[in-house]
Amino acid sequence: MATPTATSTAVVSLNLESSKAPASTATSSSGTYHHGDLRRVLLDAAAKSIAENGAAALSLRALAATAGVSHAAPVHHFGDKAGLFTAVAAEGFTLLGEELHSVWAETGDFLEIGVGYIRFALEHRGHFEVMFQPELMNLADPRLVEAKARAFATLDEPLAAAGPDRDDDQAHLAGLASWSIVHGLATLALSDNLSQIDLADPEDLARHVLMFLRVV
Amino acid sequence: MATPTATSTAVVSLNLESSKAPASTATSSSGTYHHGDLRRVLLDAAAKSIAENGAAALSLRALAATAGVSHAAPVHHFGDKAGLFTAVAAEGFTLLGEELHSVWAETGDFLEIGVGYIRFALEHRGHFEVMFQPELMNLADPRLVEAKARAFATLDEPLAAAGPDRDDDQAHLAGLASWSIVHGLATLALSDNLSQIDLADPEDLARHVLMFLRVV
DNA sequence: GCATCGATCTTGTCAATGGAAAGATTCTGC
DNA sequence: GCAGAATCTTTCCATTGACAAGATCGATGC
Repeated sequence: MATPTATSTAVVSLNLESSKAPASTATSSSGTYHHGDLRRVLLDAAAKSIAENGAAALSLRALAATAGVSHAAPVHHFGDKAGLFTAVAAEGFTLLGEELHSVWAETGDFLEIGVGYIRFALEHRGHFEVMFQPELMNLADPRLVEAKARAFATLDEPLAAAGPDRDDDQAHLAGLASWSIVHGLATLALSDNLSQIDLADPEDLARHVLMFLRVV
Repeated sequence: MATPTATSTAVVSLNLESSKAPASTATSSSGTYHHGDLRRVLLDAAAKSIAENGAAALSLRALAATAGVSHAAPVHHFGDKAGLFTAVAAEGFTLLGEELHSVWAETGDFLEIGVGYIRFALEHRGHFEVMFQPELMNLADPRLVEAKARAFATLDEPLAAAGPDRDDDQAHLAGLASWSIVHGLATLALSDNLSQIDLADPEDLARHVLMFLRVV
């Protein structure tokens, strides 16, 4: 569990939905106990719910109901609500790190990493929303800390490549400025503050905005 | 109520705290009904609570208790929890607009407006946190819409002054880039992501970061 | 003075929620 | 097969947001 292949999406579908064809070829060998991969199902359902209704509206009991388990089942996997948010955030940082890493490997373009950051926020809205609300989670959780650290480490090489002749302080500030502008644009987009702007192609908008950075 | 002097801070202190000196010179002519300015007291207490524990942890009942009123009292002023958040957000946009307006009047420096934005976020953390979480509030509330519009209108003149020879599209993008970088830096600071950086003087850090914008 | 009306606040109640405790069921290693 | 661990259920409790109905206060008009 310390090194899960976090990219695996939910293969196991819900146990319910057999209500229409009860005694069919349903391979569900068991009706109740041992869901299969409840943790993954709950994580996916949580991310989806948060993306649609916000983190504040998330109900553990409703989540359990959609997964077809009792309301106390999630507790076993995540401890409490903060534990669930922590797991969502940790998965989010892992996914973000992988996304940015592959963008750098494919393009070698520092600006495209910023575009990838914004694309991630829009495509994984549920994860992103939780990742930056520290009050919701347990910041000391080692899995979260490690996922976060690895995601940030991904940016070391691109940052150095973008400004080879900068001293440490300037490199630090350049990185912070880059992070700020992409994070701000993503946050504003997710908080309904860009509704007046054409969001038909968010990535193109991101490229135009990033042109105002002196870093790239 | 449509045009309140939103800068007035709570003068009326809590009704409780007379527990230590019961029959003293307490000028509270009434023990119970008609608190004085309950709406203002609740707004201040809400902003303080949100700043300390986050919006998700806010409890209407606990809020009422700190104000020394019954658990149903806040309902009369705000309708429901979303109504309270909406009022906090509206007040936040008003305060932010006033802050940025006075900065522009005093300095005439576009960069200092960005610094003021970040200062506001740090000093009014409770307000700021709610202002950009649309799921928490009633976005259609007319008082919120107006406060938001007025705050944004404050930036028209500074933006035009910063880039007099830009066409509409470029001016729009420049404004969005500026907003993004200051909003991102503020959000990152509030989400415990700048802990490794010296935050002794956040405004100075903001100025250094903003130097990476081509706009100013 | 004083009755009335609206604004403000209280009390009582309910369903939903998060969490804890204790037990039932299934899987795994030996 | 068997013992122990992992997983999930049932039961229970305190807290919360919201609603309804009533009590109290303040201002207004007469």
